[in-house]
Amino acid sequence: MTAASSAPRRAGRPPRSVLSRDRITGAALDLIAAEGYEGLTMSALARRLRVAPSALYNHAESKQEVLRWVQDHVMTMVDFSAFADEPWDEAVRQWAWSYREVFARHAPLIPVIAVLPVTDAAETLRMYEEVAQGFLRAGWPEDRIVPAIVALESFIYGSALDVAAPGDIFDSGTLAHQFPVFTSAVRRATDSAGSEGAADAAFRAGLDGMIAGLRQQLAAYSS
Amino acid sequence: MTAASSAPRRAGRPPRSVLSRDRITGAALDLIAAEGYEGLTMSALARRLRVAPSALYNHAESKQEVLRWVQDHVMTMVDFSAFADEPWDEAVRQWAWSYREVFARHAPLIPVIAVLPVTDAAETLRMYEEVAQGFLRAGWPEDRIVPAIVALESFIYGSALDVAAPGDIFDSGTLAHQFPVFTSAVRRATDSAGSEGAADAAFRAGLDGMIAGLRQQLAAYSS
DNA sequence: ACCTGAACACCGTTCAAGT
DNA sequence: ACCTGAACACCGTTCAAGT
Repeated sequence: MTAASSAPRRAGRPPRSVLSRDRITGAALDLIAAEGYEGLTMSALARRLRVAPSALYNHAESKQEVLRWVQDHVMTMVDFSAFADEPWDEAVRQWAWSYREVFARHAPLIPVIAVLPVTDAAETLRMYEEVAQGFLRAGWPEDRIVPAIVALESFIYGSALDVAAPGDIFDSGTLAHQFPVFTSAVRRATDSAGSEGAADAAFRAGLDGMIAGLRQQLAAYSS
Repeated sequence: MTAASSAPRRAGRPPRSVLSRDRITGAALDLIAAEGYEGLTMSALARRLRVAPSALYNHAESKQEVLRWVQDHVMTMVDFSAFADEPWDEAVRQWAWSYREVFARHAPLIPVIAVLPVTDAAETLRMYEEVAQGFLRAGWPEDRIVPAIVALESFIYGSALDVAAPGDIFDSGTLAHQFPVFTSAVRRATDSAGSEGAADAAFRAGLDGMIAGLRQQLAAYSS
């Protein structure tokens, strides 16, 4: 906002590069925090960085690449510290709740992650390394670790999308009388969810179920 | 393609309405089958229906609404017939595999579904009704049915996104030596997956785990 | 009520020109 | 190498005019 910084830059290579992967990623995260993902356009991103939109393409190949950078940073917000000192069940539980909470606030990244090779996503790899070590120490056979992690992640991503669902998503409206069993089950679930939201209740049920089921598989491998 | 149908229509209300929810939905599904979801634009949809793009807005409020119609139709492709005559475990397993297979081919619908109220989605409700009846017959307490279904669906949706992942998604590239445990686990998983793809192996592990875990919860409720 | 055709406000991306 | 500024090919959506 000083006179110097508000003076527009002329065309031509600046004396020192004004952009970088880190600056772009940081500005994107600020923008997302302020305006949400629908506000994350290349124009808005450029405006925040005080450059022309086309300048971004000297550093990123595409908007998709910017989203990959954002994804890798968001992964650092996931707390996987419990794998260092908690038993396997509890570590998975704490990690999964944190993971879901973070990506519920970054739901538009989920379809991006699914197709995203992890190559060069250093922070993401750092998390996987720690989690894989936790599984190994708990006695998991090496070849069963990745399928188990992927299964948990699939559940976490699906559940993160579910957090965004409106509270009345299962309101069957005028068709209610045609679907009596389901309609009644929805009402009972809503009533008994209490202060815990419906999405939280479903996540708890599914996560506890999956952890119990995976533990059972682990016991079978060990015998 | 006849002379009559290729003569362009003049402006003004046609003698009989040429569009409807069903015709638009059908054309959208044809278009998706032929060109994929990136080919599904309002322009391309209108072209296939031989109308101007703006004509679509006399029937649908937005592209989102067209996607909701498509979603409800796609749901009819999910096979939930096993709930009629198979035991609960087996019915859930067959339903889940079919559900994942269908939405793996319609992955772009998944973020749509998550936020989609089920009101007026008659086919979707029909499936939920049948599934809820199956849970009830298996002895599930009424208030636990919806959380269990939502948990399974979350896992299914996440897994459907995972099907689209490239085979080398976990290739850690030049960073491999920094993450030895994970890198080794990825190799072992790939080697032992065999003819079954990595996504299928993860889905099988997670689904079997979740079914076992949910069955355990059911047993606890009954006692 | 339900179509056409023109127009609008965006979007991501490309590229020549400049230093 | 890395910026600006103009341009391109799209996108979903609106709206007046027509029957």
